[in-house]
Amino acid sequence: MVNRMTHPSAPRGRPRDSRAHQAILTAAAELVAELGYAAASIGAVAARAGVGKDTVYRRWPGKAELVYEAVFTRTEAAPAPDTGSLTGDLTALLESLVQEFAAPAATAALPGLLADFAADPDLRARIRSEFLAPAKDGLVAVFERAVRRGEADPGLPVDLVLDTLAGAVFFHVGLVGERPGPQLAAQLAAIVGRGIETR
Amino acid sequence: MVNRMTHPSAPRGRPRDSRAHQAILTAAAELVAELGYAAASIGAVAARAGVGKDTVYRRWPGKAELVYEAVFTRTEAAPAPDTGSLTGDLTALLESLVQEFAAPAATAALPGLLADFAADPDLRARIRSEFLAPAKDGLVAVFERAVRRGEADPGLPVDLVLDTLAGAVFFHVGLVGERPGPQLAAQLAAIVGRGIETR
Amino acid sequence: MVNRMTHPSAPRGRPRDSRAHQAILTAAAELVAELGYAAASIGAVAARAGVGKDTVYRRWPGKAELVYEAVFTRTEAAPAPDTGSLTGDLTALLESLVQEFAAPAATAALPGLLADFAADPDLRARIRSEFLAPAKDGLVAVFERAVRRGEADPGLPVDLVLDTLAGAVFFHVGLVGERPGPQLAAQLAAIVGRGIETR
Amino acid sequence: MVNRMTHPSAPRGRPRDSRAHQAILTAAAELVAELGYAAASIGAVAARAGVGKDTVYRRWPGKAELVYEAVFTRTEAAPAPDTGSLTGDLTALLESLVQEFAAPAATAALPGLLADFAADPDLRARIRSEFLAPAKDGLVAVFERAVRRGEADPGLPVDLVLDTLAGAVFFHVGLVGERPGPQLAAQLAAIVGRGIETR
DNA sequence: GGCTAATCGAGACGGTACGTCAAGTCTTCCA
DNA sequence: TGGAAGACTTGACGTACCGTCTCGATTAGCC
Repeated sequence: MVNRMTHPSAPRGRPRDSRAHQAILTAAAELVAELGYAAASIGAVAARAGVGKDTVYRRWPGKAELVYEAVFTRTEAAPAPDTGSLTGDLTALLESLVQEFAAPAATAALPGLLADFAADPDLRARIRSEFLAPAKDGLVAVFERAVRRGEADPGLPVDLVLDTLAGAVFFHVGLVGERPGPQLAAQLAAIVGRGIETR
Repeated sequence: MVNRMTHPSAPRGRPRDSRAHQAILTAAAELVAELGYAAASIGAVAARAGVGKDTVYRRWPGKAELVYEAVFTRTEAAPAPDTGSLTGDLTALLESLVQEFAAPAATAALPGLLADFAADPDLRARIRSEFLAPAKDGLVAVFERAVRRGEADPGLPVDLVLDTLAGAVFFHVGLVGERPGPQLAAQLAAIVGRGIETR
Repeated sequence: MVNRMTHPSAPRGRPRDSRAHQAILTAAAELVAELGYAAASIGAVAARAGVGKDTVYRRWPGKAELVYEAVFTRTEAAPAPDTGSLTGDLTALLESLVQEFAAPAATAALPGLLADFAADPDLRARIRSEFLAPAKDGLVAVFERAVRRGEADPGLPVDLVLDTLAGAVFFHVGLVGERPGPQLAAQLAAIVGRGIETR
Repeated sequence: MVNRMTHPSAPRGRPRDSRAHQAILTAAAELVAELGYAAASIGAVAARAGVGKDTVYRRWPGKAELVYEAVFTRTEAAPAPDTGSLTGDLTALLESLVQEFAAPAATAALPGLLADFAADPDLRARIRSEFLAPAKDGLVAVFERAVRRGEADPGLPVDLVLDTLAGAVFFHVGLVGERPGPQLAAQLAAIVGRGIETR
């Protein structure tokens, strides 16, 4: 009975081939890294994956969703380490953000990907709720610890700070193409950390 | 002789029609605002402007340059007002930045435009040197005044702060589609201003 | 023992469902009548019959064979009545031919069906041996009676006359879409009958 | 002034390239002859002609119209010779019909072409008015001469006779694939000629 | 006033990608 | 083993833009 509730429709017919799924994601990440987002066509992804176009369209509605999954959902969310200070926590958080955005496939994909997300109302709503969700969770945890330590006031505009961090990294790394130095995260964390701490 | 040197080739043949130039820019801004950047094709711009496609391609190499000029170079650079304090100056600077990015045509154009700029090496180099140049001039002036006042140290990473401000506004307004409240510029200025001021 | 010889492999496993067989034929005839031959896909036939595609392909090699069986092998061959004269016999034979070709499903199916038969070498060979076989049997009987009566000479080119009759009806009814008047069979029989009779 | 009347709309824009036109027709005829009607795709025709697909679709709405023009409108209509007798005239007319239908490209194209014409209401109407028009003109001329000679009665069902002749040749040559012997036209002319002549 | 030359609107050109559809095969679970 | 369901590869469909080109017709500066 419980199974019936949780699996209301038994999966009928031939199940989807998980090797095809994986091959498509790999091919998409490769092609985006090689050719850039705009030049990586769905047809080319399918061809490299050894798969028909329908097999791609059956799983993803368009290039944006496919590339998003291929490039950005493979790394696990960092556990938001507790370094003992607001600036230290922000540095750690920014370091993982920089690392994620600076990966070759990510740099190649980000601008076009964000443009496609912004152009579609459905996708646009998912930027905050999906794309930035892991970072937001981390940021909220960092804030809570800072408030407990007395370093920060409650009521901080979390979304605004998140957009600032993400926007800064995107512009600096993803858009202008600056290779991120090892001190980038610390610099940003210093500015924003001091900007939001109490006093 | 001097004229000959500076204008080595006298303009022969029929001169370009400035009304066509203007009609194209207007049509481009309208179409981007109505359909979005991706759906606004050069053919459609030419048709609405009552102009042949070649007349567009003769003046701009592609959609990115055309839309950039149509949407972003019509407002004059603000004169960077001196409000007497770093935070006040930053607020003023951010207010004009927010105003520029929040215009309907700009919101519609920005993500796709930045994606096209980022995808092309030549255009990518122009993001800082052209797109962000006016804002950078303003920011440099603000910094110099703050240093003179003793509010800030020389040697601030201007480019990084600039990317932070622009990135924050782009993510918050241009990408996520948040309607900017009247306090947005002040909030951001407070965070970044306090983050970079001396001590 | 004899049964075992004639059926050397006893049918093992689940026997084929004859209701599925019938449902497929009915669905095929309906869809061809509704949408035309080209637009009636095997997938749609299977879906309407409540059947998997494999169940169709297990019984028929392709759309042509399926539709042929669905549309043309349901009416029993007429017994070739003896009216006492060559023209009368031809009229009767043509009337059943016209009736068969003028049925809605037949009109819809014929051109595409013949095209598919003609395109495939195996099927092309079956046009005479199957498609036209009943009519040919009838025509041969009619000729034999006419020869016995002295109305016709032996050695008539049966195949050519058959192609003429079938081609005339196909062009007039199946292709041009002319609704066949009640005198059509008689008119054709008069022309061809007088054309082949002795003297 | 008169020119203005006869050419009310001056041809603007780049004129169509007649070499492309010709290359497409040649490629279409070749591919149909090589692969058959169904397997000759418009994309393949365009590729062989060294032309974009749009250049094909700009001139013809679909494969049927293109192939019809490529295969059947290249031979000039025969002048309907006056042999002095109804049967002789019919033989001449049928000889050119057989010759036209028996050409390799025509045999390959005919069944599929007629199916596509029959499937589309607009095209179906054009079978008589275009496809059969030259033959009909010839047949009418033959009939008029026969009536003047007293060999035939006025009021003959021209369309029915035409469908009979065309249908016979199509079935015998185009569909069944019979190689037409030299006596085919004479045999058919004998049957139909005697069938319709007075007395 | 003719000559030269670039620009104008229009639209055809060769390409490339799109997203959909059908064909015929294969793979799962269920009877 | 049969059957229903549906995923699979392949390949054609017809459309839309891309950026370039080719027309005839303007519209200037130059001799």
